[in-house]
Amino acid sequence: MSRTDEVVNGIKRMILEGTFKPGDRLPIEKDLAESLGVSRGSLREGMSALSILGIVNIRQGDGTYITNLDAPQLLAPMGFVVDFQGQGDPRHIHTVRRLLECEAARLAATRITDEALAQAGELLDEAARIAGRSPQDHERIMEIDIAFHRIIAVHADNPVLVGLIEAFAGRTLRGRLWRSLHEEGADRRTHDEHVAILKALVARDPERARTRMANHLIGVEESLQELPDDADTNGEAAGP
Amino acid sequence: MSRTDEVVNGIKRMILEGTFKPGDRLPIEKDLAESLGVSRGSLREGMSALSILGIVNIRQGDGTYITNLDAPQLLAPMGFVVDFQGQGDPRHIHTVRRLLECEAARLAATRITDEALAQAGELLDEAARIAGRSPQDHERIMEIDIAFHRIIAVHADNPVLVGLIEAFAGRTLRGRLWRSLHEEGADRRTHDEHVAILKALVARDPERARTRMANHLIGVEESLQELPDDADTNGEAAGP
DNA sequence: AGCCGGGAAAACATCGGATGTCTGAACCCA
DNA sequence: TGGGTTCAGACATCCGATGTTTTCCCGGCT
Repeated sequence: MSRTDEVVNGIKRMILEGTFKPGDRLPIEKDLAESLGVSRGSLREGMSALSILGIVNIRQGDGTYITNLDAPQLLAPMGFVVDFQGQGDPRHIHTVRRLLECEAARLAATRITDEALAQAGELLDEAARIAGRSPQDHERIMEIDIAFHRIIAVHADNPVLVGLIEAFAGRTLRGRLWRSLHEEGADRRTHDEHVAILKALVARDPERARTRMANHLIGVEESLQELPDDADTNGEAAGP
Repeated sequence: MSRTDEVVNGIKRMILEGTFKPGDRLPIEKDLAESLGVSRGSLREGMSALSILGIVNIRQGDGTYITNLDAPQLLAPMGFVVDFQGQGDPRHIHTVRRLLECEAARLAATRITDEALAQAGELLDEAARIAGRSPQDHERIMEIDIAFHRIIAVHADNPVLVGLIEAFAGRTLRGRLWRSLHEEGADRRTHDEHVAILKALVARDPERARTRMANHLIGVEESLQELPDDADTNGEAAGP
């Protein structure tokens, strides 16, 4: 096992044993390196990995802190999987996404709060208003789409499910889908489907909510299959 | 954005653009650091993170290679989530696991090969033989359990689904479940449920397979709920 | 001709130190 | 007492040196 793995597993073990708790500030690099028996450079490699995994939060000039360790945060790096795996064949990913979001809709139907339902309704109203105007703000519509699905996911009351949905239905996948959808004027159909989902949620009907969500996502999947292969190079170009 | 993130995103971008393909050997650290405009140390921090994420494979004395980038490999580090999140409350994780495995069983019913069915049957036979002996090899039984579920997952023909199931139903979670299960002599019930699942798969009946799997996992969940909170007695609160 | 072992070279692994930069808080002055 | 300033702490980055592992070539042996 490399020194880096030693560091990662060491910190992981200490967290599991309760030595460090979420929100805690870790000892300074020098002391931590000493207590793990590695040099500061090796320690930093390990800490960097932990930081990318979302387990610790490193703040320059301040210190290193354990994150809250909640599922969405820890599942965030899974976006890599979506980017890489979805390259040639997004169908597998979307199959899983449909499975997850359908279950979320089913669970949310009995657990969602009235406030959340009102909020979701306002989002759809705003989407309807934007759709009526001539220069449609597609960026905003996409945000509303994501926010709507997020509300449902959150109110399934299962942080693990939320984390997975966030990772699988994040901006990357949506962005690729969007062009194919809005070009055909499918905004309207998408909006109608969203309304149907909301209606089922308001009725607190789990099976209806699940079915409406399934119908919605199957529609998205079919739009996806039509276009062959969209290789777009979006640069999250790093600065200087 | 820190240099480390620059490295991670830089490599990620190059992979997505096709500069590097799975299995490719990357340039040596010195050249790669130069082309990314960072020092070798910073590059190594980033590469270490990529290695832990399962995106590259670093072999000392040889070089750094892009992995095959398949879903199971990329989803492996998600075991962290199970370990941390499942600490106090494994129910959320197990709910997701049940969702995933039920879908896998449903899909596998129509896709599984005769060879795989035969293999699964042999596993269950072996489990039955072990259960009959007096000094029961629980370690081997657990391996068989994992292998049985894995066969089903793999034959759902969805690598993303396989990756998620591997992460959520791995050794860590099973290990915690095991004590509560085998102490009550529930091996027999588990085995019977496995046989029922296999029977449904042999019949190529998706809904029956799904239901049998659901029944099996609900049983596991109930065993889980019975024991209140397994506070392991580890008392090494090491305070430096 | 084919096989095998040794050694050189390549490449990563690890380390220690030096310097830059940012943050937070104590401190000083009005 | 309030506000600005300074200072110590901590991470970020880079550099150079040395150890370790693997690969691969080359010479000798069968």
